[in-house]
Amino acid sequence: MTQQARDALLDGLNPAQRQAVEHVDGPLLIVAGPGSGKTRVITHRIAYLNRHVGIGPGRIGAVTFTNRAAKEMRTRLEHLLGDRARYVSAGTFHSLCAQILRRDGKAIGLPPEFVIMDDDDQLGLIKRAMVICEVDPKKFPPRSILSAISSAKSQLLTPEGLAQRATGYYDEVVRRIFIEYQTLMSRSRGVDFDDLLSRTIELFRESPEALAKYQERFIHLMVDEFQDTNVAQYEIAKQIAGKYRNLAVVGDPDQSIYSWRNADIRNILSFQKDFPGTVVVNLSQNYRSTSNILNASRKLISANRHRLEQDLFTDNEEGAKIIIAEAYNEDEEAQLVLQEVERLTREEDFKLRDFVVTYRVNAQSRALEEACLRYGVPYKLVGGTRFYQRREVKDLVAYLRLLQDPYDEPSLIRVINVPVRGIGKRSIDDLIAWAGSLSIPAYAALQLLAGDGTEALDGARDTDTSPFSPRQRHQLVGFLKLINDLQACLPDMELPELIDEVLTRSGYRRSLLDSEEPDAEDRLDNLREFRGVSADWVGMPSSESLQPFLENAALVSEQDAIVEDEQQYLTLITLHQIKGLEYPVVFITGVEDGVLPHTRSLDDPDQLEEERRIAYVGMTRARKRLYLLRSFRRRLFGAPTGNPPSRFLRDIPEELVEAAATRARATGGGLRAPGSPGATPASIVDDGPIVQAGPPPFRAGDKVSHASFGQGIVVNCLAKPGDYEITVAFKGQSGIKRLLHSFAKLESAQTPPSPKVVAEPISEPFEG
DNA sequence: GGTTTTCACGTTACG
DNA sequence: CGTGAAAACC
Repeated sequence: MTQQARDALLDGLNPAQRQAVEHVDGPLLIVAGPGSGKTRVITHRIAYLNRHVGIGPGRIGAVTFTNRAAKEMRTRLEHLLGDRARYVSAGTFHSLCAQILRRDGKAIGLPPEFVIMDDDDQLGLIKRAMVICEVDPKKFPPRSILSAISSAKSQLLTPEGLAQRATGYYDEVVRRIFIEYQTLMSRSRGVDFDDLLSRTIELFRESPEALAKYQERFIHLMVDEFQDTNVAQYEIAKQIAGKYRNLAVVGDPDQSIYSWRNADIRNILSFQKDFPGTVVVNLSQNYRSTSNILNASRKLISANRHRLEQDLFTDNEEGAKIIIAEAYNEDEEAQLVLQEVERLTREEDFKLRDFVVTYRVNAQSRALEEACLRYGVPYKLVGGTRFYQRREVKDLVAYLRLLQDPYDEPSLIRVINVPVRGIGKRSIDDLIAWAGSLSIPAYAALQLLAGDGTEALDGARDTDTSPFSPRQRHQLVGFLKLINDLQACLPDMELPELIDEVLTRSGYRRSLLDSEEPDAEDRLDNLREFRGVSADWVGMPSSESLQPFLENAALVSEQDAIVEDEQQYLTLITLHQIKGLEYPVVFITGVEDGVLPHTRSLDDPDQLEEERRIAYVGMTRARKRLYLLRSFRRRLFGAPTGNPPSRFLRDIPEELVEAAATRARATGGGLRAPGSPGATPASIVDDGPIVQAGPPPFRAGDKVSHASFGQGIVVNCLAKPGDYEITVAFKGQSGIKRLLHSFAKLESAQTPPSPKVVAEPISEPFEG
């Protein structure tokens, strides 16, 4: 690498960033504040390692929090390394471990065809384990048992280890279920996400050869979002870096928001002890936010008692003040957001994709979605029920998993009666019990049943031990035949074809088509989409593609697929998921005691500190503008509640805040600056004058078109203070929508009856 | 065994 | 309020 090339790589970096890039020998801890260019530092460091130090890209490992971050990293690396970027191993701990175990798991008795179990599978096994242990699920909710087990596992505790720490009856219950759960899990050759980690550690412990292999494989290892790693993950990093000690971790303790998922912030503290001679680099300059936003965020987070002070600063301009506003209820809160979005897109140079609306709990998205629909604003809801989590998708995946590995018991149980085929709870329980008594998997028991069954059905002879009536047996054998027949298709079909075959032969598609349920149509759409995803694996028989396809489905969440596209839409996302992203304009809604901080955290100081970090993460996403909204009343679980303003608001210095309340009074309730035009919220009862916005722009029967909803016919045009609410019946999927005239860009689809009005429908609603 | 009704419950979510 | 799972019913 020439000196010039090296300079180019370091060009534009501040001294601390430079130091982090250039320190390539030995352990490194980077404490990176928000917006400090941490991603840039990581990618440049990798490029530097490769091009300047000469480490092959295949021997550099980068562990990220999400697959999305890994993908992003690879994209950035391509600019620096070109083709070589492909060889950098970037992924999550889980994907890394899955690969290691597929390859070398045999050394600890793990068959390469193990199945990765997700939360639902886990819960199912927990419930069954509880039945076996005779534990009442009413007294011990399966979910909390599961989280206790998962917590133990991610701290690398075995049931025995748990017993030693046991403090009471509850731990004993957990211990017993834990043991049973692991038995059930291994019987179906399953591995949960915690096992992926702990079994990798086990492999490294049992097989020095395997450990040595991966120590050589990853001469350099980097871990991003280190504050959100758990004990097991850190252990893996320590093992792999055990030989060369080239471990670089990057994190920000103030952004640790996953302790409830067993992330252990102590990892950061123990790092320097575990790796003596660690070089610590602080990235303190913020390149993202205005100084107002950064200073407000710093003030907020400095109220936390347990933390290390970071001297964050920025050279960015002061920028607009932070706007804090109160709405009457959550609908109005959403309306304020949308009005402000509308105003900023109109008056300033913001595009829809520059905005994000973020909130503490998913339930808050509803009001926002409705407001978006009303305003005709396209939006993207991030999260919610994830694609692979949808029932129909999981059903189909279960079928496919069953074809790949018929001993996958959770999958078998999931679909044995889906669609209903006369195998009820009783039969399933009997089957499991019978298989258990023979110490064989349920699928093997079915085969046994089929083998003996034909005679028994014909000759009414019943010499075997199975507990089934002829009818039950018939149904069960029928299901077995379905699976076996489908399995026979594997070598001859490509994946999409196979999926069609599964849906048809199983009767799944038929049952959805015949279904009366209103969402049956959506389900079919989802299945179609799923088949679409499988089209990436064409060109080989599904006997080969099924395994990698399912692995991908288990390890990759749909969150990875988002953003990227050029589409203009408003993003709705939770505060947890927004970590790592940035937007020019950020709205945080529900800044109330009880929501942010959440009710469940109010009485625990540690949890309250985490809530504060959540708020901090949200605020520091903003580059130019930050809005903190709350509402006076909020419907939670149907019951209306009134939450006081968030205690966090008191930590934000007044001089950084726009006096929104005063302004709101002066202008009749909106967020706009005094004197600037904008629509008055219809539902705010205030003493501002009611202004009507000119003559009705449309009449019932007018044909109109809308950028996202297409063509439609106006059904009604209702006067609102300062605006018109237009009800339109759109063609196709969109259906009936109520849109506000001032914002929805409705265009007349035919020669307008009064061109004056229609030609300029949006810009100045007050000029009537 | 399948369908309907009632009931309880409700934070955040990476892989 | 909305959902999913257990209980009650057919």
